[in-house]
Amino acid sequence: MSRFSRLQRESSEIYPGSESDGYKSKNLVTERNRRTRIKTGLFSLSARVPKISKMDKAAILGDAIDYISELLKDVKNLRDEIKNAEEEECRASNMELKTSKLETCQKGCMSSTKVNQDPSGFVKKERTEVQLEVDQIGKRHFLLKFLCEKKRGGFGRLMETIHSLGLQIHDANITTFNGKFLNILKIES
Amino acid sequence: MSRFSRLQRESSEIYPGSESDGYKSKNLVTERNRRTRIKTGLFSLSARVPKISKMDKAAILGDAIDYISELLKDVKNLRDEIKNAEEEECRASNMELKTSKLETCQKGCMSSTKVNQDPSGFVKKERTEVQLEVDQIGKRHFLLKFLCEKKRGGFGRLMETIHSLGLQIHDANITTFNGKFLNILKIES
DNA sequence: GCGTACACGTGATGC
DNA sequence: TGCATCACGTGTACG
Repeated sequence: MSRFSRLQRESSEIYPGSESDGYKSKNLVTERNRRTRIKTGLFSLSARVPKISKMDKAAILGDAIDYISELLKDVKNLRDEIKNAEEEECRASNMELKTSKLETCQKGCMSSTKVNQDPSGFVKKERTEVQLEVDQIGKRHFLLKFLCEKKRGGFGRLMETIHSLGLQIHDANITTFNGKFLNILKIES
Repeated sequence: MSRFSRLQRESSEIYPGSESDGYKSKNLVTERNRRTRIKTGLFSLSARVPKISKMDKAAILGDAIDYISELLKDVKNLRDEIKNAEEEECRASNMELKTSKLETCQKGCMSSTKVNQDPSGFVKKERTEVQLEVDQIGKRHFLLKFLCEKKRGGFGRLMETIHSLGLQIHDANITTFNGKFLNILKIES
């Protein structure tokens, strides 16, 4: 009996839903839709994957997995790159400053008989606070960091003093801020 | 005829492979393997996707697609970030140097009556080649690039000269190489 | 019971 | 011809 009915259906229901309408057609159409959804999703997924070995379902999935792994690796590499760059930059900018703090010492800033050219004409010989640090960076090379009040001509006199001591300036970096005067010099004895 | 044979098969082959062994069993097993592969791939794919809405096949595919889009967006953002950082850094480092080339001019390097302290005691007053460039970078601010032969005390005298002209040095960058002497100064009139 | 998702076996198709 | 893949309809289990 079931054989017959089945045979019937197979022969008469080439397109389902003609005779016994709500029999299995509901499941049939939903299943069709489901398959369509899966198919569409798989196709859409393969469209986003650049490297496609084959158009198989399994191959698409494998390629998608590989692609995701590759993307994750890229993200990781880029993150590392940014991190390294930032670290390097930070290290470079702090290289001289973070090694050690400038020591504070009291020292007469005036090393010669020259006097300050004050607008009032008043001669000042005041003692000035100076921060100084010397690091030896080679057999005959030193790094000198020097922070003092900004004074006209003071820099030239510093140079003269250094030269008079038989020292030679290789590189110099001078900047002024807040009326201060910061030198970082590489000198050779 | 086909109907009959089909009926035959359907009734006798409840478990495939009992009677006509290699009939469809090959296709059956390969199909099983294929389904297993697809299933495994889909499962493996879902394992790599962090955001899972449902465990549906279609949902897995959709989530995977979204995840790939998200990863691509991340990669793009990171690339842009790196690119911007590099551009900024490059611009900052080339800001002063790329404006124009140093002009070459002939000029007496000695600006005062002081003489060179030669080991032989011989007084030299030779003319030296000097490359000089001045750029105005503000209303009262200038950028001075200065390249000359290295001479002891020359730098101090340059400072004195600048000061004597009523100019004020804000920042200075000095380096020596090949017996040359390169200054880049930011000065204010 | 109803809707949904799945696995299954099978016919069809392409190489 | 085999071999691999696919779509299809169906049975079935779960909520």
